[in-house]
Amino acid sequence: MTLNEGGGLQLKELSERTGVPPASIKFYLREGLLPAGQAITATRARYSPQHASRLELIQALRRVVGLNIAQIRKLLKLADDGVPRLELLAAVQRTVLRLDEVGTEHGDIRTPAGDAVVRLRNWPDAPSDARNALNAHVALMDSLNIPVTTELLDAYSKALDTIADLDIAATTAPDDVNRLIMTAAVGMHMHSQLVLKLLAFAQASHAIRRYEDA
Amino acid sequence: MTLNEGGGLQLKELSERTGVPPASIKFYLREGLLPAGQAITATRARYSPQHASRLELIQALRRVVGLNIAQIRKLLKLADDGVPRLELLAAVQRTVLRLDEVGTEHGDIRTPAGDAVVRLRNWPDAPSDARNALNAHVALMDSLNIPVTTELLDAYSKALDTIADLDIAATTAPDDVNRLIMTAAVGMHMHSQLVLKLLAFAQASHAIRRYEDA
DNA sequence: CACCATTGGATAGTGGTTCTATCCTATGAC
DNA sequence: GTCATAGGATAGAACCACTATCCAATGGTG
Repeated sequence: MTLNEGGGLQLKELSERTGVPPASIKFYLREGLLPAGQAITATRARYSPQHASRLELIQALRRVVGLNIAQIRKLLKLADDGVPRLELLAAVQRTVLRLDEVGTEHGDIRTPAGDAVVRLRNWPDAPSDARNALNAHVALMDSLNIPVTTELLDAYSKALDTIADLDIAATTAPDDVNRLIMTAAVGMHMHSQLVLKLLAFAQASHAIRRYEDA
Repeated sequence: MTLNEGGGLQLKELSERTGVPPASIKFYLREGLLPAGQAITATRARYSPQHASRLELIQALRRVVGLNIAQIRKLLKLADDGVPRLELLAAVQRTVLRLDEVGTEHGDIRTPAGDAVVRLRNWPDAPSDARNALNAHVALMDSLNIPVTTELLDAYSKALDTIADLDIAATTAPDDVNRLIMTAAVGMHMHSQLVLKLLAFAQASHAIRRYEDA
């Protein structure tokens, strides 16, 4: 077999190993999610193990995290452009936690909740996507007549401060970019869902208590 | 105008007041989200203010909370069947917080995280959707090799305990069923999103600190 | 009494998303 | 020489939430 010189995979083999149908691989190729294989001849192409791990990343981002094609493309482009890790992780956070899906088009944000939280928690006073998202979200809640008091922000942020500390401490960063994104994205998604489920559980438990007492 | 005897609205008027196109109203009628109007004659129908508030509820559930038609239909059916409020609110929580969207089909759940949390927080030891969802989610994280230690659960649940207490205390329940669901669903959604945004902000802040210190 | 608007019901079409399938030609492998 | 495969193009499927069109019946209006 001259084909597999150098350990390269053909499209069909790539498909078999990852369980992704050839037609889907071609689709990802077309959409620019998966870089073209090395055209070894005009009708043969060779895919590297990086292609396999990229494909697994795409699958995880689609099936587990639930991102759409456009979001995945943006993230992968950043990775391929070799942006600094911190920037890459910020983009992963923004995408995975849907930080840019708020109606930020409300013009100026009149609810500087971020400022309040920064003071309350003594966090560094730096701009961030998360801070903007928070401001926009609080503004949205205001417009829906759902009050967000400073006391609420204090209690929430105090609680989440301890969680975030744990999260960041537990973070390990793999060297391979595909794995880095995979770990970060899946981890963030899973942890945020865990928080939501625990919150639901907590609320349900408190509701039961109130109901029993009454 | 004999039509508006009794203050009823015609479909077109209903449309004009709520801003929902007539074709969409017909669609909701077909899908069983909106009960049929009172057929005052064979070709005239009259819609009550309840129809308007129901329509507004549907809009909020779709546009703000992001539920799909099937989910909305289930919720409204419960309301129309007159199930007890606590049960209704549990269903709202399950739907809004996507408690049933985990792969609970994994057979038996081998990670009784709920038990641990119940002990740690001294919560009532009662079954709930939230508890099941938590168990399923922790099992999923286990299967993805994302460790969920008791220490993590302790810190998370402790933090969320205080938040849930605030949330439940702040809850007011309107009498009108449509408004009840609207308030509960929008409130839960907004608060959960607030938690997520604050968590993201907290993580970003901690990351900055670490980065600066290093 | 003629006509216009409106109703419920049926049916079909739209636009977006993510694939999945088919067809094609070129060409390397055996 | 025959077969499998590559890339490219194109089309179709399935799902979702509408949106539009057509229809016959009929009430209200002038």
